[in-house]
Amino acid sequence: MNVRVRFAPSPTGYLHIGGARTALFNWLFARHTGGKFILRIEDTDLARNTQEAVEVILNGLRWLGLDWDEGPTTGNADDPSRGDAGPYFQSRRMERYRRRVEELRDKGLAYERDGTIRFRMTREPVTIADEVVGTVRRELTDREALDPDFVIVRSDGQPVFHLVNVVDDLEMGITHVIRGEDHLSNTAKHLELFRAFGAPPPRYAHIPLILNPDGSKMSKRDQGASLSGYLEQGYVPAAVVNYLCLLGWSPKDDRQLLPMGEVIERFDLPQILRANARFDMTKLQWLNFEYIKRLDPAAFRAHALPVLERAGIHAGRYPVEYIDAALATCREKIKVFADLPPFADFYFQDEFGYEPGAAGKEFIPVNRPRVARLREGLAGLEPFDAARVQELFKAVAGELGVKVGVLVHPARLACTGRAVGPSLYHLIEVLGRERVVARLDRALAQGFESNG
RNA sequence: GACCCUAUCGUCUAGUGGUUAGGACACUACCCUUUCACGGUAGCGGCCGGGGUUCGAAUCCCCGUAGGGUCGCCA
Repeated sequence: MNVRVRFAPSPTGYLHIGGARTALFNWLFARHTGGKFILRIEDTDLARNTQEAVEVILNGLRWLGLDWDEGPTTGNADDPSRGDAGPYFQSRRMERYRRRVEELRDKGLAYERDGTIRFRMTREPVTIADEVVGTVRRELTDREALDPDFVIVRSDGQPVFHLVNVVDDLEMGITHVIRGEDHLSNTAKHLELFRAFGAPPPRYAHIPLILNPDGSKMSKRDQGASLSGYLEQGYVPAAVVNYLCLLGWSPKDDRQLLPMGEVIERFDLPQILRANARFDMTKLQWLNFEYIKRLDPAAFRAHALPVLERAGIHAGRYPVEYIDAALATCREKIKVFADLPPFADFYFQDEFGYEPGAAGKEFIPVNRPRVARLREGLAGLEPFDAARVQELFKAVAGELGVKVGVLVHPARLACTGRAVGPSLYHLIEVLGRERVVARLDRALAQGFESNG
């Protein structure tokens, strides 16, 4: 069988993390089976549908690395698309829906009522053979028992989700529908629609939902719900994908970091878990950290620069060698790139204030001669590297009869304006003698000054 | 209200009749240490409850309970 799966989002202006995982599982199944992954835009509700909203979806999928074999190439429905089962925008398929509704009416399976067209739904329980959940016998609810028929064309002439979804899956030759479990109950309707068209239905696979940490439904406003948030905070897309793989699926061994190639090789529908999973931002951050550690300098820089720029730090103006040396000292300090600015800002700007609390604690009279002594030592240090800087600090500490930490704290504050940051010795090497001495001088002149 | 799905540490999970119930994140303690981190070592912590079936249930069945989903002229 030539597998054809699809991801069919509605362009609401954002891509939900759960939607992203649905897309991922579809993509994995397509790649695993050598089938096709199709992207279809369900834009039947014209009111909230813009080209920009579609772009958000496309960009999200591209960012995750989920390439589609058929579907739109841009957010504009009029631009050429890829694949010959199109159009891939439902707003461009209205004539097909109209013909299908005609077909149902001719067969006596649809009729008009209250200005709408309704499908004559079965009164019997429907059995759903689900690849993930197993066999489900779905009976009518009390309301459905009163009136089982459902609207397929609104009074304004627009076709409704259940109809268009089925028509498209049918006409696009979709073989497996992998979607959120919130559609499981709807599947009875879809199965009956396929029967009405005299077509064999696709296989269904309903995957569990992603819930908030407290177990409630994750909706638009919830923390971590929007994929664009991860993009903005500088997550490594591979880490996000890896995390999503771990929600509702398992490689069965105890590994957490999964090479995509292996996931594709091992992924299959029956092994998908049936229970909903709660979203754990902390574990995602840990995974992201693992991926950050493995980034080569150029990739690390590529992630860092936009985040710094957004924070008002124009690091791009500096030589690449300097940027990389600076970023190297921050590497194991951050879990997400959004954490980077306070660790790296002082590398790229000379005018900075001192953390108030730390200044009051470190820029005290007794520390003044100590900093002055360090300043003299650093001014003459040769070669000016981290190892020699460390030796100097230890020597001065011994000479003054204090612990190294006593020198480190005020020196760090003077050089960076902050109480925490990268390794002091390494940051001093990267900054270079000239700027370090200048910063110590400034602290001596201004920092201690303001503290009496 | 009805219908459907689900149920192993706080979280993500391994486990498909016999295991000291394993791993990861988080948490705690200690070590390392120039801050914050990283890293290392150790530890805490779980089979929702009740009935069955069985020589033996986390594993199979039933009933509860809890959580989630659906029942729309949204998708």
